[in-house]
Amino acid sequence: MGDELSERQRAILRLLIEQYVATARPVASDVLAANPHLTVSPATIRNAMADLERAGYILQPHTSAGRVPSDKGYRYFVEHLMGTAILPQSEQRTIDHQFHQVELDVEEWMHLAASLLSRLVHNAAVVTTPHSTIPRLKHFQLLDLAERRAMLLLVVQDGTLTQQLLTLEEDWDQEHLSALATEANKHFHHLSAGELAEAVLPPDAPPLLSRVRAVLAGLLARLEEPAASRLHREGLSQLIDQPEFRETDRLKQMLDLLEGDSILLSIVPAVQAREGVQIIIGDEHRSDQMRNCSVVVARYGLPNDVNGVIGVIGPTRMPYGRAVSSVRYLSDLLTGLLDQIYGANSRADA
Amino acid sequence: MGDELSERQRAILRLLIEQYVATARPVASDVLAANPHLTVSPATIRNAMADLERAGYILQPHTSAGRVPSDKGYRYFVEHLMGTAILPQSEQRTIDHQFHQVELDVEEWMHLAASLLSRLVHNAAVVTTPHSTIPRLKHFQLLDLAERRAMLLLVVQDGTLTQQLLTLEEDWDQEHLSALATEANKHFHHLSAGELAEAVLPPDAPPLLSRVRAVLAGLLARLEEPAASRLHREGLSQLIDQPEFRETDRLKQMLDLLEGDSILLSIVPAVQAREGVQIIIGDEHRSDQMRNCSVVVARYGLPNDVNGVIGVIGPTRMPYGRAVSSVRYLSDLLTGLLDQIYGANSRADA
DNA sequence: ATTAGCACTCTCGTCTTGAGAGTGCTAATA
DNA sequence: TATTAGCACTCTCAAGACGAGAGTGCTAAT
Repeated sequence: MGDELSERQRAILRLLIEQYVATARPVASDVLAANPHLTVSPATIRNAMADLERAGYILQPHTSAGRVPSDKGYRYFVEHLMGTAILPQSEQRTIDHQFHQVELDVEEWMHLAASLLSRLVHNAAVVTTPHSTIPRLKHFQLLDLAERRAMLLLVVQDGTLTQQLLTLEEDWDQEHLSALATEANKHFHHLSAGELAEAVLPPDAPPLLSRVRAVLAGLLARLEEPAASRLHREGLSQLIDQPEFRETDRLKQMLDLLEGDSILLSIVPAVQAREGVQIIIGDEHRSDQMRNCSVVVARYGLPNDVNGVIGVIGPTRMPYGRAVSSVRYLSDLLTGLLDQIYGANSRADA
Repeated sequence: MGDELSERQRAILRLLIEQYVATARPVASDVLAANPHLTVSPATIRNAMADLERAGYILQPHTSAGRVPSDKGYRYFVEHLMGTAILPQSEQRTIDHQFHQVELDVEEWMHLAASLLSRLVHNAAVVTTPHSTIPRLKHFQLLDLAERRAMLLLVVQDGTLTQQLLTLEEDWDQEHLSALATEANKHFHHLSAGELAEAVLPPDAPPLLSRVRAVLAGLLARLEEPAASRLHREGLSQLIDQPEFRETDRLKQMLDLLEGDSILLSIVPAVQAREGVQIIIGDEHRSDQMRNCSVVVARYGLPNDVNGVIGVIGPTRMPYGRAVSSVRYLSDLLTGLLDQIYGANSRADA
């Protein structure tokens, strides 16, 4: 079980994976032999392939078929063979251009990032809207709606917008609501859910204020959960073209996965903990439901502050090089954008 | 081509459609004959079916197959045969219950409505977030972010929340921003995009104010377009179980349809114009892309004010009765919820 | 250590075939 | 006249047969 592969074996594994990723068909020895980078005969390649199979890097679907990479093979590939791919300059420029064209709006950015990513890699893309781990109140406002109905508007330090409708005990007009909000904003500014719950209110404060405080604390607390991330999905239709989803049940599995937030969000914490682009291949997933797909994903944003996750999800047969370079480029780009907005602020706070 | 179908033909057409909707297989004459509601022999039914086919209500996939409803057949069914279905009390209660459990939050309601609808009808569901045709400014706020970066926050009369990042010419601190916003809110309150663009500013107003006015007008104008509706999709995975989507290309077509907003939103104006639940079957659609699906859809909300659209989309083989009753119940429910919030307000304005 | 040659295995598309499904028609019946 | 039993006919579909082709592993030669 030694991990020492000969130079030739490594070359063969690399070419085999590249070939398989491109064509989705088992790769035969003479196809590889036709490759100008390999100057040996099909027979030699067959011997090497037999070794690779014994070592678990490739598989044979059936006797008279070529070989197919195993999850272990892909792992070896991304670790030792593919090098550090970089997105071509021309594509970088196209992407930059598209971001310049769009409005200055975080949601738009996320949407664009997801959509670009899915098209770059020809797989589904997922992006979470950025938010900080300990959301702090930036501003809130109370808006009169109908009699005894008000809208409580909450702006979080990380840019998140939330609203909540309130039924009031008594009738308040807009002027009084605004006054109350303006005053309270001074006290509540920059507090987290926990701090808010403990904040001291002036003794003469109206009962509405403590009610508002409770609701605000509740909203902030809900935003602390990782499940609060808004998920942008894109490029489902890219997946359907993949031959691995020809059988409808595999596709259904995938759809279920993408429709429910839970499984996707389960990988978010792991990603946020580490730096750089992460790759999870097939059976390396915890969830059975993801056993036959791969995920290439990275955190973006400010390390211990407002950040999110961007990634690609698709079958294990994935252009890992391209996926990694695309995810890396886009996550860096988003980080830059967020830094422009929140960077100075957070540095000032520190 | 007379539309007069005999009583028996109507009965046969009705049973055939019900049967086909349930099983998705061509319906044979003796299957219908086995139905206790029909006391005639298979041969008689065959004669009637031949008539129905000549008249275009049903089709025969091939010689030795049973019959399948045509789009015209479905149209006749929904118009004359299915009656006015009502959602069972028990299900109504379950739905009410779920809405009571959820927070007072419009987005949550829409999400819940879409999710419930898709499960009720076992098809994909689509709900647009409610908004008014002429959005009017309710409130805005300017929030300091980093140096020379501010967030412009816009609350529309219909509850829509929008934000836009601004790069400022000079540094403003939060206090001055708030003061400017508070003052300007008085002037801008309840204005539409058009009115806002023409609003007179005090002569001593800082240049930032006219900048803000322009941005606000732009945001409001963008919200006037029907494409501004936020679309909640749900239940894609319900579709994949439908036998009509066994062939991947049909499914792909459907996915493309649901992923792009454009085609879906194209039906929104038509729906908003009319009252009640509307049904569009197969080739009645304008867009080729929708030729083999049906849509059951209704407007909800306040007629000429804040409203949206809720509907089901799926193959033409759809349980129309159930779809109509579900859409009707949910649209009425949403209307009621919105009326509680905006109803009094809008009546006061009128 | 590499490779040519070859026998062997397994898949896949095509073809055949027969059973079964469901019809339309005809002639008998109420 | 409307209905129905009976039956021949058509077409689909699943199962089996079969051969071509793909790709291998092994052996013996280089």
